[in-house]
Amino acid sequence: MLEPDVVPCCPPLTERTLTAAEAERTAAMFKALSDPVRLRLFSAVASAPGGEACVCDISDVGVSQPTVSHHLKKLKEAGLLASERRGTWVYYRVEPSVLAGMGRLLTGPARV
Amino acid sequence: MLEPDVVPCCPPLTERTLTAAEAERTAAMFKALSDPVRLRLFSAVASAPGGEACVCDISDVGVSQPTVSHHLKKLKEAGLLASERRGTWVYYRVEPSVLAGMGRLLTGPARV
DNA sequence: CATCTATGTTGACACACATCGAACCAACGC
DNA sequence: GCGTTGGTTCGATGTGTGTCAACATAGATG
Repeated sequence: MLEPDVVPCCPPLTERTLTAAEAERTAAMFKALSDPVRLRLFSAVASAPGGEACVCDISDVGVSQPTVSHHLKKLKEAGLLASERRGTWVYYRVEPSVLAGMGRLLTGPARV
Repeated sequence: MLEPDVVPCCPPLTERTLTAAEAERTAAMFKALSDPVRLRLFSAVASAPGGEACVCDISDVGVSQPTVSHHLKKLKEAGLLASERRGTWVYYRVEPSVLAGMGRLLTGPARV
């Protein structure tokens, strides 16, 4: 059976025409991943062991460090990442349920 | 004149850090869906019977008709939609493989 | 405790791109 | 011809991106 509590936002795109409000929320999530730098940062965090990574480990994406910080902030505002300071370093980790929800938007109900 | 590849673009975001080229291609697809109007248009086409819809059936999204045309063009350029003229009307339909590919990016290997 | 250094974040600004609509154009059916 | 459907061009406005500088926090060092 499917887990019904991991549906944060909207029905699959193939189910029906989204309402304006649904489209707004869904577009905001896609927008967070619509930048190459953010995608690289996100995949770096998502693929890191333990699902979390220090900023110092992932900031080699071709832009300056403040720019990295700006992009990480956008990913955090979109609810895709969470940050935590431990001592000198700041660690980011993914929010798995949001990722699953977005996947369901595209592929329809889970086919587990 | 350019025809977008339908081959699998990139590994899942959780597998490893994307390369710059992979991130560019992936970001372009997400960007196409990062606009509320485009999402509504896309979901309208994707949910239409037969997977295709006439522009006249889906152009009620709150913006002018030229704007609808603009957004449909972007979705087409991103490889998410294909268009075909049949007599008076132009029909749009989805590219299912691209949708599945994007879902795989988010959720990992397919669970079919 | 005071100070210095390393790590990240925030603010301000320039630059580029995206978005939108008015007007115009092309294809089709009558 | 004429009306309808949909696409294109163009310009104005808005939004995003990136860098520099300044600031905040944690740890080390004397």
